[in-house]
Amino acid sequence: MKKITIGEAARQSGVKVPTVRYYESIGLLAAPSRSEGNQRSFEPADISRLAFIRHARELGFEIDAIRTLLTLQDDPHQSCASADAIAKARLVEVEQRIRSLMALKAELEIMVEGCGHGRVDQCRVIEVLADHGQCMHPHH
Amino acid sequence: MKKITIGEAARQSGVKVPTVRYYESIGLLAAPSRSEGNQRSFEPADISRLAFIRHARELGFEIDAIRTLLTLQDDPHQSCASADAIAKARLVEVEQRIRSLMALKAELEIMVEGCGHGRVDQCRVIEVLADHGQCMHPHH
DNA sequence: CCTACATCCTCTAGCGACTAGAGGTGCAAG
DNA sequence: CTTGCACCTCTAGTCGCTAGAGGATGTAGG
Repeated sequence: MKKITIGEAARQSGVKVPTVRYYESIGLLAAPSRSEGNQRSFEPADISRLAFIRHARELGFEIDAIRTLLTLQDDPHQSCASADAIAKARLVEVEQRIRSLMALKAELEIMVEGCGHGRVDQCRVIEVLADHGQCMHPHH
Repeated sequence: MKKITIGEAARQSGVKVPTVRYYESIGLLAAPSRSEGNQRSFEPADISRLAFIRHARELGFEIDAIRTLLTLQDDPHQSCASADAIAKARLVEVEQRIRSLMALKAELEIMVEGCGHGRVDQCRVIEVLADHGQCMHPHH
């Protein structure tokens, strides 16, 4: 059993060193054993767990949701209904966010296209910001 | 000249009362004059400014970008090149974010569709999270 | 004029999810 | 043995607000 340092764990999982310590501090990752000199010594399982967390974070899951997903992973005999519900909720969020960003994109495009590159008093960017009534889409 | 209270300013601009005070504290809004009893008394121009800020925030501009946009608005004889650049940068960001969210949506859909609603050890949600190699899209 | 009540004031602390930095210790190579 | 990197703990900062305490002011009704 070779010891995995925090740096090594970070490299292999793609989670930064301070973030690994942070995850430990909030109880997302069990505190690993320590070397003689008080340095953390991780197991391969910890690296998988970190990679799991990282992937879930990249998908935009909140720490609390990840906490739930991890307890599910820890006990594979449970029903996966909660995992399913969490993922579905996230999907709805993402779809909502995409729709809102599309509307936003449209508005930004109007602003940018309308800019005559002259002085501010003819600039559509400033004008549209100042007067919401000029928006095409009632997205907000 | 009737006095506009902070509550009235908030109502008219759509910015919440504590947020108005916050904007004043960070210098985004000039400190208004005060009544005898030390209460803020806003001008109509302040309300336009607040509405401008609100709209820009809704479009996802950061406070620092808004600060720049506001100085441009304050001096309409400047070139609008910076406003244009800020809006364009924001547009690029938004487009990038949309692309990444679309990839993410696809991945979440695979997870959710693959869930057989059985036990966790057969659940695609947990499985995909644990193994990034199963992602279809190399978006992250 | 008095009372009730909404609204205002300042100040501090908290949110999420880290990130940065200070000040110190451990460890492997040259 | 010394250099230099990686590690340790701890605190404080980031962003853009938001919540709450504890008190002052303004207004409408009786």
